[in-house]
Amino acid sequence: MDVKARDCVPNIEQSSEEDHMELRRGPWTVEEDFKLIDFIATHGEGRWNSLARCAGLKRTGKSCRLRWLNYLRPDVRRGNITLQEQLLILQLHSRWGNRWSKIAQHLPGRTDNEIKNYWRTRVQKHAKRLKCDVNSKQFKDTMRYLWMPRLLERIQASATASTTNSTSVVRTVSNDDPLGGAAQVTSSSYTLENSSTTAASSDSFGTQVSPVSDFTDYYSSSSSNNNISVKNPNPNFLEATQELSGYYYNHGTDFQSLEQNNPWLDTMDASNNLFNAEDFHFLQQQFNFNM
DNA sequence: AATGTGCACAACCGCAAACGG
DNA sequence: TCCGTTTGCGGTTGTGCACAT
Repeated sequence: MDVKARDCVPNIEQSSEEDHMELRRGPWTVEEDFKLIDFIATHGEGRWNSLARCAGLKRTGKSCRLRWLNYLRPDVRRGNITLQEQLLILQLHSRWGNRWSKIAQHLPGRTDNEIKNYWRTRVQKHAKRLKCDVNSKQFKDTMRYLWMPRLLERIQASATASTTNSTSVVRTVSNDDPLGGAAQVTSSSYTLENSSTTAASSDSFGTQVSPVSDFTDYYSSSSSNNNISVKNPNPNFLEATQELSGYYYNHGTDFQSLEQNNPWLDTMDASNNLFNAEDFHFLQQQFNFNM
């Protein structure tokens, strides 16, 4: 903690006086943001309760801390969660569950709040629509065996696209959605379940459509072979992906039985079943990922 | 144009752990 | 060791926007 912030502890009179002060709640104003930024710039962060008082903010320390960490902090990144990050979130969540802060530590610039929101709004939404529990084995398996490979595939595809046509290719991939491609799988599922023929196209599983360039910064495909090659990769992503590949390798039979026994897939027309031999081939390719 | 609905995200709340006198 | 305060975390709620009806 910054020494100056520590020194800025109000006396008792001030404290009791301000206990009666009306505290502001709700959205922060620009003025409040500036006050907080200015104060932290000169005094540093920490001791949030006294910081709030000293900065003249009619906010709780908690509120100030949250505002700083989730929004004002200079290194915070918001919006446009990349495919790479999406895959990492799915992977880390399958490992740690709702340990948002722990997951966030592996995504530089991302806050636990944002990841939590992402999970609730995107991933849980799919579970809800599939009428299953996000914590169920079925859902977890589907994430692991269907969506995550799909993400990998899309990352690979985008990497290829970025190099084969680096100047003009602009794919309208729903970059915010974990399952833009995989969404075809899930939407196919409930399209049939709900007897709706339009769900796949009319349902906006990711509301924002981002150009592929949002994540191509992270990748460049290898020219020498078909393996994915990553330039300046996020080491966490690399580790997660390799672990994923290893998982498939070690669970080959489970993988096949899942495909045979998954009731969601049973409801799908074979032509719509994107989880097919092609995917299996794709996963086999992943075994050689960056090895 | 008005209203309803769903979504994404910011912010709050309660609790527990960590800290410090 | 105790106890008050601070910090951190995960769950939940509130709000504004976009789109559909």
